[in-house]
Amino acid sequence: MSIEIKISPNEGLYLKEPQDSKLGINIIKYSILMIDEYGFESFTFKKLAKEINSTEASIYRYFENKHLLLLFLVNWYWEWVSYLIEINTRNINDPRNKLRIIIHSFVSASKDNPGIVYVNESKLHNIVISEGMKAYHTKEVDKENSKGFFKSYKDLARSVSDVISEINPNFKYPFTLATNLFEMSNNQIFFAKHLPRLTDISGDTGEVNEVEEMLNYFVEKLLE
Amino acid sequence: MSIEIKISPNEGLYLKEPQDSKLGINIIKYSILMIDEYGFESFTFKKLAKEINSTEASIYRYFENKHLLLLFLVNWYWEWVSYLIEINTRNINDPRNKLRIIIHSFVSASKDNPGIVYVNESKLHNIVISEGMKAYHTKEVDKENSKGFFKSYKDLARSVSDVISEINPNFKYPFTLATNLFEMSNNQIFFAKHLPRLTDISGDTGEVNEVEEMLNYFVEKLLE
DNA sequence: TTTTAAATAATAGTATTACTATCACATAAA
DNA sequence: TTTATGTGATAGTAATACTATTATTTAAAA
Repeated sequence: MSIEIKISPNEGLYLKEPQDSKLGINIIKYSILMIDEYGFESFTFKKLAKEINSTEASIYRYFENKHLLLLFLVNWYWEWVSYLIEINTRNINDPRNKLRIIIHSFVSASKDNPGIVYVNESKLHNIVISEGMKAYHTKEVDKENSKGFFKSYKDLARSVSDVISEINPNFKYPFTLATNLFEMSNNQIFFAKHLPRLTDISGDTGEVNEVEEMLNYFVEKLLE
Repeated sequence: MSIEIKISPNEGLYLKEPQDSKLGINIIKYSILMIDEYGFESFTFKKLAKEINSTEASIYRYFENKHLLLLFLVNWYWEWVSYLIEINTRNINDPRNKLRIIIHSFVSASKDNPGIVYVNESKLHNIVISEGMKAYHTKEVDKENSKGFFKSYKDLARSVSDVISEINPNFKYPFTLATNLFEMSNNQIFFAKHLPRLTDISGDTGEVNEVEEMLNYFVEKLLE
């Protein structure tokens, strides 16, 4: 017996649910591998089609364009992190403890989790670090936001901000701190890998542990 | 009499110094206006050429491609912020005071500064907020970093981190805090404008002042 | 088991993007 | 006044980002 989890981002992101067919699952699986390997700009539906022995036109039946595919993947990641946070903090009452677990959940998410067969969570995390912000830094952000394409991230931010407010109800910036934990974590991991002069994270001991420690330190200082 | 400032990003970013000719200056001026208005992805050299009554081929004599043009603009911005910080903190000795001025300098940079005629600093700031991270979130970041294309940002981060270390020599993350001040500022301004559920910045009183206050609050808490 | 519907593959085609190359002309420095 | 140098005009190419059409396979319904 195995328990199946299905993570379902907003329906408007795709033309046809990719997680329900062989081809759709291949699109998800190999787009993650290819975006991670070659980067988002040089990733194309044509190359993906070739990789999975399909055609461009077939992929276009699932996703309108590669931007929406990226947004789908990033949403999938946010949903997955939300799921991890939920199960990891279940039955934990102390909010400080909760926030520590939250931080561990998203920083180490890719390291110590089984997950879903067709999603390489570790590579998806790399994509979120390297390309994630491109999912919302576009001229269409307002239109897409009104369609609910960022709901997953907003829900996640809200649940983290609730914990922050529980720790210190007088703290004026719970949402900012919540989103900044995510953005800062991704940024500093990226810097440690590519622009080390911009960070104190060395990457030697495994940047992930260092980042986790750092985020906990920041949180402690800010909420004391 | 007027004093002329010339801001000069790394030479490798362009094929021919754009600030030395009419056409080059037009490229800078109108690329800022057009990227701000239409966004980076739908900005092309062809459209720019049309706008300034020149040709694609002529623009390519200045910049290899639009990515390097963006990197040039972002570098220009960093150099400009560095310059502002330098003149604004001159003769200030107290490092806490210095850091406040630094924060004011880059958050309000575009608001209260004369600057250089062919650069609309306010719109350039918008570009840095909306598109800036695309300048380094690419697969070529390591190669470009080795050519010194990010030196301006690194120097800026170093000078801010020095002030942070002066305030509290025991603080373990001066570089991380320095870069996070920039990234967080840009991010939260972007969120306030487009994804308000992700931030506590309202944008009502002018998000810039709110952000400045918030950054000062964070710094105070973290360095006390 | 056959009919029918749905999904995919194969192929072709278009507009735009991201360039490169060549040549002619204007302008300005030697 | 020669000679660079910069710019414009024009053309062309390969790749990208799609759309459309038809044929074929696969799966569900009768």
